[in-house]
Amino acid sequence: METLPSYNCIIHLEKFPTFTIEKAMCNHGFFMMAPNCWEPSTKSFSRPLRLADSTSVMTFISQPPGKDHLVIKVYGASILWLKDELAIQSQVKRMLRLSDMDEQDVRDFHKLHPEAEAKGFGRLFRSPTLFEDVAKSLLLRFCPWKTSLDLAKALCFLQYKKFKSKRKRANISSYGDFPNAEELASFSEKELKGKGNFGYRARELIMLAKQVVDGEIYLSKFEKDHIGTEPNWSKLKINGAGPFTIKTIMMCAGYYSYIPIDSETMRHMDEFHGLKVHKRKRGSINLQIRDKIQQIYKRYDPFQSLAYWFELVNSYETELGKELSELLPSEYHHVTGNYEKEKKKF
DNA sequence: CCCGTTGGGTTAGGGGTTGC
DNA sequence: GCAACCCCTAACCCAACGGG
Repeated sequence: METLPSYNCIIHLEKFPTFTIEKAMCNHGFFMMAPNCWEPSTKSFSRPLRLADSTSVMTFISQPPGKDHLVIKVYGASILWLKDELAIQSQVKRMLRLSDMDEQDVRDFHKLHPEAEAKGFGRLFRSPTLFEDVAKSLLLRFCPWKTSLDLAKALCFLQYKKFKSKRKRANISSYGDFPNAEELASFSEKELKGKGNFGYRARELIMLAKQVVDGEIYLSKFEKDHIGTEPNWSKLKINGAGPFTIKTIMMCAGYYSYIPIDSETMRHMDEFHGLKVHKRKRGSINLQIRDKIQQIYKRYDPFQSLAYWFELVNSYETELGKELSELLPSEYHHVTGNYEKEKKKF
């Protein structure tokens, strides 16, 4: 890869004094999911990103020590059109929440949560597009964490096999980019199931992609913007996305008021807040429990889920005995609340 | 021949959403 | 309120095997 021509995009960070690359990258499960690739020893990140015409190109992102800018090395071209440079920059800014609005949110959150400020926590990592966030949120449900990781890999592999461009500067990673809506919509259930064990998720993912392509689901309506008018979340109807998934998507979009409640949440509430819940039956979470959990984080309003996520990350790091940014990819599947129990077997 | 280890096969349980 | 959706893995059981 080093022998390929490359072009450096710069993102200036003067306006974001709270930013450090490892804290902005390594705080959410999504940073471990393909095609994202974090290298702990060099504190750098690589993955394919899209040029203005949707071509995938490999990029390498790092923060030179002591400098207040990010360098994005774009492989396969020695010069980029302005529109391509802007496209790359905007994807990186979305992943790392580098906007004036995000900076304001981080500051407001830190006023309510000095402990999070001290630990540099506040920018929740997300994908270059909301579509990828939504698709990955669907991969989180009803399966072990390792399966979610494997399915994301499978999608990238399928994208590579089907869409590797003939152009020389195209994708050069060992697996491909995360499929965009058009690409995912072009797959059949059979194609997906041929590579990974998607089960009923195959239909849901393809349906989502098709609805996005034909405009039935208009995702950018749900991105938080500078105007700040809250979207009507009840209008976001995605097959397979129930309360947990919608709240995960809300966090990604920049709305932090509601906790995405899953079995991990229940474990955490028990261990961290002494909220005993008799083992939940399959299916829906009772409304009283939901209220109790929301109450616990009321004082962080409107950043409840950030406060919750901060606790989760802390508990993982305590259990693992290191920061998430120090994890090797081979250790990712261990990151679950049951790590202690797992570890004893070794 | 007996006992402990290994392996393969089976079973149970875990996980969020949907639709009845 | 509950079963079905689909897959993974841990736990268990039992048979075959090897060493004493």
